[in-house]
Amino acid sequence: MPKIDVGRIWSLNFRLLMSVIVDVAPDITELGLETKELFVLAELDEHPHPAELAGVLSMPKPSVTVYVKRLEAAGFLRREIDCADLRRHRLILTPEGRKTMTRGLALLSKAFAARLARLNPAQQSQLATLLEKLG
Amino acid sequence: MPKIDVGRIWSLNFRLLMSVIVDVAPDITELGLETKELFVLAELDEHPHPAELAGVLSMPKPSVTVYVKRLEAAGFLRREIDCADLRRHRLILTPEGRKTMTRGLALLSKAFAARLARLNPAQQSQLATLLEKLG
DNA sequence: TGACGATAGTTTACTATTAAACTAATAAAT
DNA sequence: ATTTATTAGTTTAATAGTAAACTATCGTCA
Repeated sequence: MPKIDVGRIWSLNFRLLMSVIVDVAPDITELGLETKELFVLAELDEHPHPAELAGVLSMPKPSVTVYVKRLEAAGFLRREIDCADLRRHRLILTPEGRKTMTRGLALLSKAFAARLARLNPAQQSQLATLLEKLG
Repeated sequence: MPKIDVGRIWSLNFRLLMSVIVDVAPDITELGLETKELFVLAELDEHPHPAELAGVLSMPKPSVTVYVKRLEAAGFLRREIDCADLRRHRLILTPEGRKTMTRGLALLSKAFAARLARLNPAQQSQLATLLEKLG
């Protein structure tokens, strides 16, 4: 078993993700949102509250406030006050928002899939499992 | 074999890297540089010219200008004019810069390795193999 | 109940980032 | 040789991101 260079793997992985983001950004912008706003939309079903979103996306709460405000103005999501806790806002994708999110993720997936294609389906499945455990 | 959701792999991976960066940022700051400046230092040996750095790090040239200026002021790198092409600046790590870069990367590796500890050794090795193929 | 600490989300005020325009040097074409 | 196009790096001007402080609500313990 060869010794693993954690830092090198990290760096390769980081550069990979960043270059995919930069490649795809102009196409995402054409959908009417920014890359980070797409990330917010993509987590909305699983994490419908701003504070949770800030947590899973590793971004500060004020940034979420800004993105949510823009996404709401653009008609991609709406908010409801949680009756059980009046502090909380439940965020809900509009049909238009869901359509746009799906398109955006498709763009991202397409660009990423080009790299992922270096793995066979079994390896891709393996990678998914491992990353789930790390999350 | 279930169909692989590329977007999901993407998102898991992205969130993993971002959370590691956020975890480590305060410790890196204590070394006297910012996270993105560390990334610049880390690529300096392999990519000693600002334009190349902007390319591999997927960041705009003016950002590199800013980071390099700060790193130079902090004594972590120096620049030489390339005699063959007077437009180009060759960037060189100072001994202090190299020491700091090594420490910074160690912090990053340690934080990443901590996440990696959720996997058993066989799984870690598997992940390393998969990510290396993607790089 | 009411006082205290914690939590959700926002606002404000400041810093970081970057697109666009610029200078300087090189390369290629005429 | 001189024009033209290209490239390296910087500056400027504007936008994006965020820490700190704020409001409102909730939970709990006396």
